[in-house]
Amino acid sequence: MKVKEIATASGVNPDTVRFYTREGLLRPTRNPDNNYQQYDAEDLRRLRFARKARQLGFSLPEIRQILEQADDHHSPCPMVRDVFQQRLAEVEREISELQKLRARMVSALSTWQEMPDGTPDGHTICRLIEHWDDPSSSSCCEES
Amino acid sequence: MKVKEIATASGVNPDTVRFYTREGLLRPTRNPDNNYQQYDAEDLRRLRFARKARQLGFSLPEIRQILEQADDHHSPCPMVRDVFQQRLAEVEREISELQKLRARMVSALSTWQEMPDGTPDGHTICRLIEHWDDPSSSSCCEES
DNA sequence: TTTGACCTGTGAGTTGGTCACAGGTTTTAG
DNA sequence: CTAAAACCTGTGACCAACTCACAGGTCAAA
Repeated sequence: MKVKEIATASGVNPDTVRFYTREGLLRPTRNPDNNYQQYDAEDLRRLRFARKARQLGFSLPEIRQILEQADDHHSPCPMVRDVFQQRLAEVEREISELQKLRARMVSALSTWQEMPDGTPDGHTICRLIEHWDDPSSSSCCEES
Repeated sequence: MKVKEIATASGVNPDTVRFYTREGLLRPTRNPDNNYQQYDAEDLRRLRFARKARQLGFSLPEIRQILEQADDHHSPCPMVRDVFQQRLAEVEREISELQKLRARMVSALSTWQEMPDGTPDGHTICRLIEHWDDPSSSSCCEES
């Protein structure tokens, strides 16, 4: 398979295939006639795997590590489970952050209904944002 | 105020102050004696404003635009309300995407409980991820 | 006076691709 | 048979919003 073919087969941009190849996630051979990259079914599996793993939030270095473990005939799955658990925790943290943000935005919007627009007067730029209550600047969640 | 002072006063990295200055969000004067940047109370307001706006998801170009409108003695607030509404919609979309992802991850984890780890055998790299059900690759949400 | 903290501008690194460019190859159509 | 279109190659720039490193200049306290 040539670049465009494997790209189409996995639904990615050909440049992404080249990028992953540069990054060592795919290891095509070369056609000695024309120096073209030659991908096989194994590369296609690796590429599809990589794309799925990306959707799950794995980073490229993590994916490379998994693929290398698979190359060494170690089972990468326990590691996958570990990183996956961590990702799940992260996703849940992101959700809760966004929900907090959303709540603040909604409450700000309703507060703003009662506020005049106010042309900047040298002391304020825009009351709407200056009166935004910023929880992260108050003394709550310091980490050591 | 010098760079470190305004940075400390607003709780940001001095390099961020320099960066915002390069980007035109802050307009300090120069001390002719030593060529140091001199920030005033207005710059501090702008910087605090910019940081709050960043937390709300405004981009630097958007923030610059707001600040420029304020400079021109137009009230930037109606614009802020507009962009803010858009951001709120985006945040809500992000939340729902992440919640979908979370649901899939949780269900994957429970499915994986019943799956063997399986050393890679040339046909699969890691069943855990290869058997991940990818909704975006199935024929559902094509856009024209 | 020397040391350390600060200042300056410039440039590179981060992440995960995407795009542009110049030149070589292969396929397709006329 | 030939010309054009489509593809290949490597290299390098670009996106956001910083952050860090570096070399050299300035300034305050001991």
